[in-house]
Amino acid sequence: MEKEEKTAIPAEKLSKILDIAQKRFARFGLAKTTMSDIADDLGVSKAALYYYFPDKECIFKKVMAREQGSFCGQMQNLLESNKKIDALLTDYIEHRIEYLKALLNLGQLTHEAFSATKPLYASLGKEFFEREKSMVAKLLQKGIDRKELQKINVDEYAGFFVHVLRSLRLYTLNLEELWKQGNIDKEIKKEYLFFTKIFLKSIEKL
Amino acid sequence: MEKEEKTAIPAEKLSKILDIAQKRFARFGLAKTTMSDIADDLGVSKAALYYYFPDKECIFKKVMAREQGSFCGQMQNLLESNKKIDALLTDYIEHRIEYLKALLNLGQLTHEAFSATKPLYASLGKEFFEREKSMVAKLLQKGIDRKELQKINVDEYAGFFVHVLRSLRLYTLNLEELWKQGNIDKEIKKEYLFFTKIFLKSIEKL
DNA sequence: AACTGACCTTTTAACAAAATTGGTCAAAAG
DNA sequence: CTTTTGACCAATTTTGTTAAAAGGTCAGTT
Repeated sequence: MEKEEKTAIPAEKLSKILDIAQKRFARFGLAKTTMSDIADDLGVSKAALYYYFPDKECIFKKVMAREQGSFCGQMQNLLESNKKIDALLTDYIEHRIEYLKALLNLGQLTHEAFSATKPLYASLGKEFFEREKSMVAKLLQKGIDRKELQKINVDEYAGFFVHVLRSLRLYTLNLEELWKQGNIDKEIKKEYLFFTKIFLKSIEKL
Repeated sequence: MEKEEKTAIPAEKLSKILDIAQKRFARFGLAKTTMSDIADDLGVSKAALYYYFPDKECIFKKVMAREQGSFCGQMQNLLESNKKIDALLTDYIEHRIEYLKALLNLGQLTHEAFSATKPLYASLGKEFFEREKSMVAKLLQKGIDRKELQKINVDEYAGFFVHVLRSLRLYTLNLEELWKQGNIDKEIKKEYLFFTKIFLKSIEKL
């Protein structure tokens, strides 16, 4: 299933391709962006793309990964900051929403298109889930070390926390009405914050 | 949109029809159960069914309502019991899972079929959501009156509680793997209980 | 090594034909 | 007057077919 590029792609050329591909993906989504489209925008032939990438999905994943990398970088900064646990969690939510917005933009604008691409998102999400969980776990561990939180099983709690966020997100993303209103991210953020409040209260040191 | 039956249906005949219809729905789901199927099982003609019910969806809804009524009855008993708030909530989860199992049975066995029926479930769920929310609200209010819980906005908290359960449920119901293993309800129950634990801790009186 | 145009194969789109099924109705049965 | 029926209609779903489009490969050019 997994293919790998034959050659190490020059960084400059890579980012150029990803930039142009990302614009197409943002406008038309994965399905309605053809390799010819990207190639044309780049001013090269379709075959040239296949010289650098094994398939279309690989380009899409690379674009996603770039966005993901940016988010993880911000999380790394958070982990190195001196903020208190409640600030850490709300900042995390803030970054998470920004990341979500980037993915949504990158996905497509319509609700139907999102539903169609869902399987791919799911497969990408699976890998990412573990990463996010471990970041949240570190965050919680920090709270414990600082005596701000009770001694809990950080892996279990982090896993559940991320799981609930995902469930809330996917449910809301399936509500067609909110897509049309165009404020899905606002709604999701509100739910995220409410849950975070509850979650935090339940594990705070008394 | 809403049609109403012309005549008051004799209770005995009604339950007979619902019983037979329910068996079909349980085996094949709403879409793949035809009116002729039900009529044949009943030993009458299709037109006879339409003498009692305006349309197929109405039969399905009646079957659902019967199940829902049973659940709401149990909740009523809970509200009149003397158990402590944590027992109330876990009992609620217990009944909720049983109700879910009934609906699943009533729905169909395959994952794909569930996705197809989703719109109808969604519309039914919308009405039910408010009812469930108000029941949970009463439950929480009981906890407050007994000084077991902090003074919170019961409507807000009940709404969010039910919303999270629904999100968790729908996410898990979309995991094809779990359907095949056949222990979806176990998995959902586990998540329900974990969330309930957190939720309760966050609003317990110290 | 970087790239192209022609080529192959698989997916998707579009459309029509056929079959199924939800729903109606006048008339019959009791 | 209540209940049931078989024939009938309209709308939806299913199926099959065909043409276009798009993903992906490759021998060969620059």
